[in-house]
Amino acid sequence: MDRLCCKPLLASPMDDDAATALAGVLKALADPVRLKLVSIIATQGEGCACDFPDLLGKTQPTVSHHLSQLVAAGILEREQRGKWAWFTVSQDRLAEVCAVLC
Amino acid sequence: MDRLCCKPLLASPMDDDAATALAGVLKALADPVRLKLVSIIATQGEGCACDFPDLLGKTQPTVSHHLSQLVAAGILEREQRGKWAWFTVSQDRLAEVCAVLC
DNA sequence: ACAACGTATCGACAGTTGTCAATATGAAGA
DNA sequence: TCTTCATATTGACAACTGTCGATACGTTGT
Repeated sequence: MDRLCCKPLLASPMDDDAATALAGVLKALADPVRLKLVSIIATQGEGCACDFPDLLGKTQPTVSHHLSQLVAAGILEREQRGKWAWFTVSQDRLAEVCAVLC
Repeated sequence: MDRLCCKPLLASPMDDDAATALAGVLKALADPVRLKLVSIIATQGEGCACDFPDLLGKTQPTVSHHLSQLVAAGILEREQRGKWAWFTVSQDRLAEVCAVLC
């Protein structure tokens, strides 16, 4: 997972690559279901995929799809424990986003 | 423009309304063209709509559409000066996003 | 009033996204 | 090995999005 460009938005015009990279991470965050996932996992410290369909009122495939997007964007990290998949939030990734935005 | 919920993502699970509101602002930011717009305007302190089509390589209607989305999300503020439209970045709005994310 | 010009809106279209039912994959236990 | 169960993938569909050409709106100056 590539690190985001570190120049703040407010300091210099972004080039295409930096803008596309940041937009990708923001797009992964820009969905209510995914934001709720991140906040649930962050609050608990970690979270099991098995709990999310009930917590979110979404089907298992839908939740799986959202989890994949968050992992691909570097916002969540996945760990397999037996048959269960557990997730943690990459606070570094969120901090990177904040560093660029502010 | 409503203020975003102030509870950090990482402290407690977001409810539907807070997640939808934050997702709306993030969606407005989650596009390379709009990120470039914000960074150009922020860097210069302000920006005239007349310059953006050339700077971005997009048509005037496309730029106008993106500017509207950013204004609707509270990220840009618009001021009419004669026939020209000038925009500034609401750093407060960006700070609100950071406050929720980190 | 009229012409010129910057900006917004409309209509259309291709591409993307969120969602689910159905099915496949993979890991643990009998 | 076979069964069970958690998760991922596939296929499909409606809704949304980014883009542009054409056109309408609004302001300035003649």
